[in-house]
Amino acid sequence: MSLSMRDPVIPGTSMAYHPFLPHRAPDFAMSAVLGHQPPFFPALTLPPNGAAALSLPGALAKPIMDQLVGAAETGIPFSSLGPQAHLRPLKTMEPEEEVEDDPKVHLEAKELWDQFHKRGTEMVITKSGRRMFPPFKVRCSGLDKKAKYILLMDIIAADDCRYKFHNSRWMVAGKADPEMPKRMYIHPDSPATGEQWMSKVVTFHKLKLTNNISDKHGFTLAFPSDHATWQGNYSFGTQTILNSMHKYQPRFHIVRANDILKLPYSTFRTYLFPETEFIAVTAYQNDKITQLKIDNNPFAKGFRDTGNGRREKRKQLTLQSMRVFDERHKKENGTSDESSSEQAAFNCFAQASSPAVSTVGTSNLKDLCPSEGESDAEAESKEEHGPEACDAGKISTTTSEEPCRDKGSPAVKAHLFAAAEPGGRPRDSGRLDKASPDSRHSPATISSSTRGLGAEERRSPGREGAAAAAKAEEARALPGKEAFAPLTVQTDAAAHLAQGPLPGLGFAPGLAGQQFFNGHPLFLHPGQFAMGSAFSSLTAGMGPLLATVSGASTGVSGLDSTAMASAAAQGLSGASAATLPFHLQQHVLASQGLAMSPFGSLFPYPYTYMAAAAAASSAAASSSVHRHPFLNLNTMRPRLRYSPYSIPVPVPDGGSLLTTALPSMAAAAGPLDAKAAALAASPASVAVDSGSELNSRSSTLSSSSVSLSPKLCPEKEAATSELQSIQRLVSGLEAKPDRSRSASP
DNA sequence: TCTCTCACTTC
DNA sequence: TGAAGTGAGAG
Repeated sequence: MSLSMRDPVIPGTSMAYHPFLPHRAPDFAMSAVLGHQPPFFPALTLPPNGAAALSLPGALAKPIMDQLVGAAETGIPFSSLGPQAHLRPLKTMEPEEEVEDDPKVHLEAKELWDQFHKRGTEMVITKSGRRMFPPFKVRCSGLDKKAKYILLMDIIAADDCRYKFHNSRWMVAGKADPEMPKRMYIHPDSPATGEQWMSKVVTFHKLKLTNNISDKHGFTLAFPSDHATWQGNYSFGTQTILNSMHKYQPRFHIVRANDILKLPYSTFRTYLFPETEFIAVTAYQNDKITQLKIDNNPFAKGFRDTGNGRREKRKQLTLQSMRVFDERHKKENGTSDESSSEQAAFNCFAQASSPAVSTVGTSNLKDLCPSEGESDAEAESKEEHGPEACDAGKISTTTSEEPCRDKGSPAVKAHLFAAAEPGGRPRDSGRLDKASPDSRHSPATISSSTRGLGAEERRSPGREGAAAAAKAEEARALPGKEAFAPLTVQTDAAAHLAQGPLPGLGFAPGLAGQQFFNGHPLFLHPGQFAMGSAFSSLTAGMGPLLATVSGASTGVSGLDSTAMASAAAQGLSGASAATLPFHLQQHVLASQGLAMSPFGSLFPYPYTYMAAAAAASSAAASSSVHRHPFLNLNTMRPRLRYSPYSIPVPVPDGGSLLTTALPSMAAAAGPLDAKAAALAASPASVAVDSGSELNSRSSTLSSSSVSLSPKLCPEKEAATSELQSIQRLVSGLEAKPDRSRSASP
């Protein structure tokens, strides 16, 4: 574990940073002639892995380095090394700091997200993990081309509420269940240069959402308890653990660092895209979302009406045959009026069940059936932001930031600004202004600005984390149809490390000593597990997980940095660390595409503690485990077969349907749906789909009648009544092919 | 509500 | 060709 072996040092040049030291150097000169350490540097020792930044005269480099390496391996204090070596301010050794960057992040597939958000967010989570859809993709710009960056994503609770889907609306159903262990996902390409990041769309499609707390693919990295972005332990993993029926907000982070291990002490730039907020569900509640995803997710193509292999197509074909037969039968019996009525009904429903063009996914139903499509959309909008919504739960785009959730965290320096959003508005300008006075007049711990496309830059006064969290949530009231711009929060972890009149030094020795104790870089803030608010807040969410860490860290708990340093000097360190099961898990890192640092500071969740966590958490959330068999909400939640967002297709017998909607649809649908729009406009597609349209009608009729009628316009109700009669007629015939699904070819 | 299986899809 | 992702639907 020697310095020279870890980080190649070129004699006469600077050696770069170390993750245990603040990313940014303290202002004062850290230089100290070895052997003549200043008073404030009483017990600094060279950590085994070379935490100090060193600059060595070329001629002396070799012997000095030998000494240093020896010291590092033996724990000899600097004072014994002689006067030749100098510690230099880290600042001068941080080439990364020399080039300013100004990252901007653009959310890709924004149109899809907008639709997603507008219709009520819903994201499926499964035990084995389900990918996010829409996929979280961003495009970065403004990065330093040569600097290396780590791009991360995590998902935080958006509020403290539990939700339920009632009357086609998401409603607050109580207080949130205990939070799941925090987990973050590092983009597998990290670290990479800014040039590399900017050359492509950064996608996080491999991130999976799960409700399985027993998932053991998490590996912890401890952050300082006062870290601006992440506090306490965060685990890495490809799966994020979420609570079902809770609202979440994905976050995107850009960290300028070339090593994962430097994350805890690196500067974070955090970006929020409010339209990516969602409610985690184990089964789809909102058919709008279901249809939106079916229409846009390639893997769900089989469920599209246009899909070649749609499972129910056979059933629909059967239904179509039955319907044709029925029509003929009626005509033969002189019921042409009914047919006409039925046709009207079909015209009404056709827009909702149109096949091919449904991929556009734009709500067109509301255009013709405002009582259905629009009312729901508005209702959901009202629901989310209206009186029924949990006040505390209204996340502010500004307070979705970590400081909000980590109440009581020290003031942090953060920059809040809305990044460039082409075509977007500085959506936060108003909301930030609506923030409470507390959030506006607190010390300038957070500054915010809006950077539109050359837009005015606005700054709002900073605020303290806790107060800002509660207050700014009130500013979260987002008009559902408003254009979104990302919120970014830049946090400088080093700011937290700087303490007292000699910022940085008071902390660095502790870190160094800590490393010395353990012989492993733990990334544990000396005070992180002190029995205080930090600890309790930490354990509140993931106590069992931290049990191991905190227990192992007992030796450092309650020690300030001075004590730590003293302890280091006295060689008291190893005792506590020896109990820690710190083993590098390279295979897991490899699974994430992470380069294993030679320091190896990642350690896994001990499986036993994961199990304990699962038990604890499941106990806390056990209300959802055992359900009365009669409380099957499926009976109360009819599954609608129609698609309120499909683009209607002109059909042979009703060709006037909504063809005019297509241009706007295509425009609204954006690039993702352009193809679908084109398909919709294609005569061929019409010809092909008209048949399935009829099928869709039948399908619609077979299942949607329960909830459709209340929202339909009068003439549609009449048609619905007619359709229902047809449905009843067909349903009996439908049962047979349905049951024989497995037997069907 | 949750979990599992199924048929279907993409890659 | 098969692994993996997908919603439907049953339990």
